[in-house]
Amino acid sequence: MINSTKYLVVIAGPTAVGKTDVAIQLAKTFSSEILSADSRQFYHEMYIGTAKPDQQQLDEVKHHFIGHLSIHDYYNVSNFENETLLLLKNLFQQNNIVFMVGGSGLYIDAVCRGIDDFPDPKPELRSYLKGVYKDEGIVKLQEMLLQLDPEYLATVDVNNPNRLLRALEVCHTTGKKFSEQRLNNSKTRDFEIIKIGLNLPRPELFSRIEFRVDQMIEKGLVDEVKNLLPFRHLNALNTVGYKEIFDFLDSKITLEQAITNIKTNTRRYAKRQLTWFKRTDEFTWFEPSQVNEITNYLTVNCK
RNA sequence: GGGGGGAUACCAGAGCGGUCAAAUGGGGCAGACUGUAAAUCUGUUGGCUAAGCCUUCGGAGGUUCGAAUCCUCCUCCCCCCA
Repeated sequence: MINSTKYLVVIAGPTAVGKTDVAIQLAKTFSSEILSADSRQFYHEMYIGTAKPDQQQLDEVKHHFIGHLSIHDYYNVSNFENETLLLLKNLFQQNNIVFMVGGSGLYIDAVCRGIDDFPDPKPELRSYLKGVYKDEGIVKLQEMLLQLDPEYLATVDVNNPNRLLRALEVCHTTGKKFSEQRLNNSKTRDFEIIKIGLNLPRPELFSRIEFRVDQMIEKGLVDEVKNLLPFRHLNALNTVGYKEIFDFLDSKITLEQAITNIKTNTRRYAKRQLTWFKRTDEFTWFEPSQVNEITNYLTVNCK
């Protein structure tokens, strides 16, 4: 056992497809634990709107990275990569197979192939750059980047403020061009990675999404969001299910409209997730009902 | 009963004689994405045997070289006065 190969089994897929249930069943079958790769389930203040596993589910299988952060914390993919690798090191002492479940593609990739190291930018720099963007617009950011890193500007999506902001941030904090430091090399890991994709026919997925949104409302999403109102400016709350309720609480729209908007935005999110995961052919796809098939697949592939 | 306004692509809504397969927004579909990523951004959206052709702007006629745009009638919707 000590020297046998270790496997990280990634279970990814669009939101509401049924990842949680599948993961729990698999983790029980293989007597293992689950670590979440869901960038919103990290925050303990957000519960209903992020469709976290409930207490009963958490009792069935040990979960990691569920509610381990506060919405006030600074956190990013790199932190996640490091924490996950550390945790995996421990988990692999006991288990040959560990499950990573989630829908945040970038976070999953960071664990599977790594992400370049950059120093964290100073908070003042970040807010300064955001101010520039707010006051002078995207063109100003493009001009600034043209000075600091024309090579990157030539390849980025120049209309995407987040990309430009990040590049400027890195240029400033490191004093070097972002494009020169962005190696984008795959790191080697000392464990094998098996990627399982979960999906359903579009109409089925969409009706699951709608059902789940209705359930969230019944469980008290509005109250949850109401309590978070003072912190609405925080990044963690720039999230489907929360921002629409903020609009309702602002009386900009009716509750009914807010619910409709959440459903629409969740569908779009699911589509973006699928676009991300289907980008590579590394995933083996199953429907969430095929737990037995997945179990067999893993049994065959994890020697 | 009288007066007025309106019907435009999946939805909303511009256009009011040629440059209109028809602005814009929403939605849909597709895509990008190495840093708070459930975020952010992009393309596309009548049909086809696709640099061309065909069928669209409530319906039926008409005027005109040419109509979503003008005229007539019809159908339906909204508002105001009685």
